[in-house]
Formats: sequence, C-alpha cells, structure tokens
Amino acid sequence: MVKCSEEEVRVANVSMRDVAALAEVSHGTVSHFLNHPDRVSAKTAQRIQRAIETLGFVPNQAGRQLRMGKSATIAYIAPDVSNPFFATIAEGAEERAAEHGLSVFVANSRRQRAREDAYLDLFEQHRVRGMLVASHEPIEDRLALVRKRGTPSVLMGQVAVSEDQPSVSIDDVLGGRLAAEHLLQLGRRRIAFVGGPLGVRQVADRLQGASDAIRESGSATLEVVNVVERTVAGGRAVARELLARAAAVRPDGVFAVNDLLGLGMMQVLSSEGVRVPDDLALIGYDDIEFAESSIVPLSSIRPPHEAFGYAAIELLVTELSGRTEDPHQVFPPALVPRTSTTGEPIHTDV
Amino acid sequence: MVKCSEEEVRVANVSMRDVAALAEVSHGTVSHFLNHPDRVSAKTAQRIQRAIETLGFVPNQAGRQLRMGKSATIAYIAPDVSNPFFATIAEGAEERAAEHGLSVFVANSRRQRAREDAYLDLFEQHRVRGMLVASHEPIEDRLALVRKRGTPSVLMGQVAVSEDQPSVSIDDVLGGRLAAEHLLQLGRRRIAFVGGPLGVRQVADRLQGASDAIRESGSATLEVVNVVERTVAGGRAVARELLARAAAVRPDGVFAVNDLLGLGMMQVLSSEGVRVPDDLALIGYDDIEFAESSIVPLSSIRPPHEAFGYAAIELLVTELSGRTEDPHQVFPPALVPRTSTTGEPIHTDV
DNA sequence: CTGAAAGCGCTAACAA
DNA sequence: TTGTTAGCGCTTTCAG
Repeated sequence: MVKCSEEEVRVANVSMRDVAALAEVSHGTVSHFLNHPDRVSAKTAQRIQRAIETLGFVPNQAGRQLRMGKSATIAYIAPDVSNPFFATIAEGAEERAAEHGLSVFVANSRRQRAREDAYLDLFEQHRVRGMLVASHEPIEDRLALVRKRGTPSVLMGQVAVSEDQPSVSIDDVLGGRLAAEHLLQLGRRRIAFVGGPLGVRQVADRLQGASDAIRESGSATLEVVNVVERTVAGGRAVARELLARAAAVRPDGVFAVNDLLGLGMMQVLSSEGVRVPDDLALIGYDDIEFAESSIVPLSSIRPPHEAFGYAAIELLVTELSGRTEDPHQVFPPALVPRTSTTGEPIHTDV
Repeated sequence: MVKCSEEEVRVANVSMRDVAALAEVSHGTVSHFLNHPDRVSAKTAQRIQRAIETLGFVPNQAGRQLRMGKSATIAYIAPDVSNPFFATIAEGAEERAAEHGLSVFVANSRRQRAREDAYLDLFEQHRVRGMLVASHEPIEDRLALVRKRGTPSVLMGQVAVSEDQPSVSIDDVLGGRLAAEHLLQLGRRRIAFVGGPLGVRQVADRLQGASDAIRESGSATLEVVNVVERTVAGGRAVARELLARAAAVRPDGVFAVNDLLGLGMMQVLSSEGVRVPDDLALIGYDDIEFAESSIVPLSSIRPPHEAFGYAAIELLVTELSGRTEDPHQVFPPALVPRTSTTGEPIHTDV
C-alpha cells in the first residue's frame, strides 16, 4: 500500500505489513512491538519505531477490534446536547471513563425515539463496550434486547424496572415534593405545574411529588399546564398564555419541570411587568449553570451533575467486570432557593 | 458462535456465517441479501430474514469497515460541550450529515490540547470519514499531518492559513469591532476588554477589532483584563476584581469575549448593586440561548449557529467527493443589542 | 527474540 | 440466483 517516492514517504493506508517490510521484520513482530514492547529487542524496536515514523503508520482499529471482538469505547446517548444538564453529565462520565482507559462518544438523539433507535443500532454494530442511555422514552425493552446480544448499558434518568438493567436516576418524586413544599412554605396557594408530556416518566414523577405535597397541605390548588417542548421557547409560550389571563386567575407559584422552561417563562414575565417572585414565584428543575445568572436568579432543584455521569460509568464498568452490586442507584435532589422564590438577592461568594 | 438451546436462541457474537448456516445458504448470500437485496430470490430472502431475527444478528461494523477501508462516521471535536454554542453547532452538523448518510460522534476536548490530540489519534485509528475540529489551539500542522495520512478535516472557528485546510469561521475582527462601536455609540469611554489568553486566535482577533474601533474613535480608552477561564466562574472572578476598585476607575463599558464570561460578570455585578447598563454597559459574544434570559438581557455578537455546523459538513463532503471550492468560509457576525447595553427592556414576540 | 500462520466478520469479484 | 474464495489489518499462539 505504500508508494515510495524519494521525498514524500507518508501515504494513506499504511499497514503493519508496510512497516514490517521497511523495518525488515515480520508483521507479527511489529504487532509485538506495539502491544508487548518488552518482547522485542532494543535494536529491532528502534528500527520499527523509525519505520513507523517514516511511513506515518496509524494502527487501524477496525482490524484490532475485529480480532479482539470488543472496542474500548463507551457511547453516551443524550436527548439534548444543548441542554447544559446533559453536557455536564457527559463531562463526569468522560472523566471516569478515561480513568478506565475507555473513550466516550456522545450522540444526540434530540428527544426523538427514532434517532435513539438509530444510534442504538449504530453503536451495537460498532460493538461498543457499553452504552449510557439518557432517555425520556420507554426504552427498557429495547435495552434488554441489546443487552441480550452482548452490549450492556446503563439507563440514566429513570429507575429501571428490571433487575438486570442497571440505572442511575434522580428521585424525581422527592424533587417535585421539594419544589412544591418550598412554594407552599412561602405562602403560595394557586400553584401551577408547567411541564409535559405526562407520558414522560421524569415529568410524571415530578408532578406526583408536587401533587402529594399540595394535597397534604390541604390548603392549595394545583393546576397542570401541559407543554410539549421543554425548552426556553416552550417556556416563553406558556408565559404568554398566562399573561393572557386575568391577573386574578393566574397562579401565584409556578413549578417548571425544568430550568429551560423556567428561564423562558421568566424572560417573558419580566419583560411584561410581572414581578417575580412578588406576583408569581417561580422554581425550575436541574439547576443548570444559567439558572443562577437569570433575570431573576432562578430557584431550582439540583440533582448531582458530574457525580451522575461518574456513577453511571462505575456501574457500567462493574457490570463489564462481571461483578454485580445494587444496579439501581437513586440520587436525592436538593432544593436551591434563589431570588425567584425567596425575593432575597443572592450573594455569590464562590 | 451460536449456542442453540431450545428456548433461548439469541446469543452474543452472531456472525453472518451463523445466519447462513441456519438459513441454509452461504454467508456470501447473506451479505448479498444485506447489501443488494435485489440479487436474492424472494424465498431465500425470507429464510435469511427469519434466521436474522431468530438469532438476533447485528452486523459487525469492524468487519465491514476493514473490508471497505472507510467508515460512515464523522467526528466532531469540541472544546467544551457544556457551552451551548458548540452544542448548537453540533446539531446543525448532525442534521446535514444525516442527509448524507453519515453519523456524527461528538468528543469533548475540554480545551486541553492533550485531549484534542488523543481524540485526533483515536478517530484517525477508527478511520473516520472526516473530522470537524473546533479548537482554540494552534492545531493546523497537526491536521495537515492527519490529512496527509488520509483523514480530511474542517477547522472550525479560525481561518486556516493553508489553502489545503478547509475552514469555517467567524470574522472575529469584525465581531470585536461591532461590539466596541456599539459601546462607543452609547457614549462609553472607559472600555474594558475581558478575555484571554491572548494567544488564542479568536480572542486576539476580537480584541483587535475592538482596539481598532476604539483607536479610530480617538476619544476612548481600552483596558485589557486578561482572564484564564472563559467560563461563568471566570466572569464572576473578574467582576469581583472590578468591584474591588474605586468606582471612578471602573470601566463604564465592558466587552466580554464570550457570553459565559459576560453572564458570570452580570451575576456578581447585579448582586452587588452595580446597575447594568447605567453604571456599566456589558456586551458578550456568541449569543447563546441564555444570553437573552439573563438577569439583565445580555447584548451579544451573534455568529451563525446551526448554519455553521451545516456549512462545515458541506465543506467536508465537498472535499470527500474530490471537488474543491473555496475552502475558507468566513461568516460575518451580527450585533444583537439588548438591555445590558441599551437599557431598553426587550420584548420577546417570537 | 522473531517468524509463520490462523482467523476475527465482512464484501465483492468471479464461478457455477 | 447462489456459492466460493481471497483478503482487508490485526493479535496471538506456537515453533524456531
């Protein structure tokens, strides 16, 4: 594969055989040099090294993988890469994976089940070592199938039903409760839950927690404002709907199912003269980095971020190594009160 | 590789040969069925299809790639996945890549040159079809090497020096000028440029544009506040430094080299009672989604987002197909004035 | 310490 | 229409 002119020796598609030829050894020896350098004599090693450099040899993973049967890659399928929440998780996962000598490839499903499936296929075909799958869809059966064929995975963001399916998740029922109790404690009585679709597990759980808290209080009402897109734009749209109502029938406390929605609402409410939190207290969920720098700093429910990705990798590695611990890790979220509910200006002393 | 019990037929590592055996055809025929279905008779096709399903066969990309020499994957190496700017670019790239039947894997270099190199290696070893590389480092020589060995790339965010290296970039000098001129027009005279390191091309260009505009005005001064981390936390730190100064020697206009910095500054300034823009006008760069929902909506310089990723893929595909057009695309950024400079509340009528 | 050889799963040219 | 075959680049066992 090597065309050897005088000056220009580096050429595409250099294989171990080419290196071997130039170094005047067999290609098996080159492989030894690469994988067990100790089994090769110093001077042969040197010759091989020089040949590699001269030719610009880059080992072909496909060959290696084919021979070895497995790759050293982990796939992370996220519903929305532009949501900083998932990006931060990715960073935690990557870091831990690197410590295990594994690389992480990130794929963006854009919340579409079809794209999730496509990536699941793709990564399965690539024989990745394992997958981290953050999804808002019911995807466990699919993962069971993939697992049966040899690719393990960790479900992220929802507790798996099956014992065989490891998962890392947030206690979203608790999170919803924390948000609602916070609003109640501040004296809010007409509370709205903004989020949807309710078929999404995470959404349903948060609503349930909120709903429980409000029922127990006995003194407040919960309105559900269903929403299709849990994005900043979606939040703006909801706020406009609220503004179209007479002030008396607007909620005085809003729990947005994620920060993106909360931030979008905040934007429109503020620009239209609604005072947050005086007229309307607002709390989000996820505690993304930008919640704190919002028009009015946004109260939120904080799940672990980096730790979440970290834990997922740990679980995956555990599974890969055959050991088996508790496969369902559930993290408790924490309330982060800020101006958008408390009215108190915050001080950032970090 | 298939262990065939009565009930449990699906097993890991099913190859085309296993499928062929069960369907009682040769493995070549299975390959035909997969790649040229028309060349296979209806009933054989059916038998093969059934065998595939029974066994849960998933084709092994490593084998295919080894044979074909190339994969159908594009790599996108980004400096910071949690910066929504890069995430949005990724979405544009993905979309266009899908239209060409290509998949995109995203890797996060976390602004570390060592990690960039590691991923470059990794993807080269995987023989990806091409790479999109967004970097703040001088990386062109490295990409030239990679190209010479057969993997083309598109440099994103800085104009390539070499004719052979396609690039997609923003006119950052113009962007810097727009930001500074905007502050000047609003009557600001003690202007600070917050950003760094100056060795980073994008940073240097933005500073140059700002500096040019200010020199031309003849009536304002430009102070450079160097910064190591272009993050929200970095912005907070700078703001605290500014607050430590006597009010008279604080700048009255700040151009932050990206929105993350601007948002971090805004947070601290606001919480400490500095009025934006009355006491200090603030403009960022990148126009990320959260700029608009900031404490005070943040003015920014807007590069194209999705279009950027889209253009990069186009350029890459062009190169792959051997055609050659103008390899250096430079997009002009636009000023997006918001409350943080103009003082006017914004209305969101989208 | 080095070489020879087999085979991982796949595709495609060619033969039947 | 289907089967046979060679070989992509690599690792590893076994001999030398």
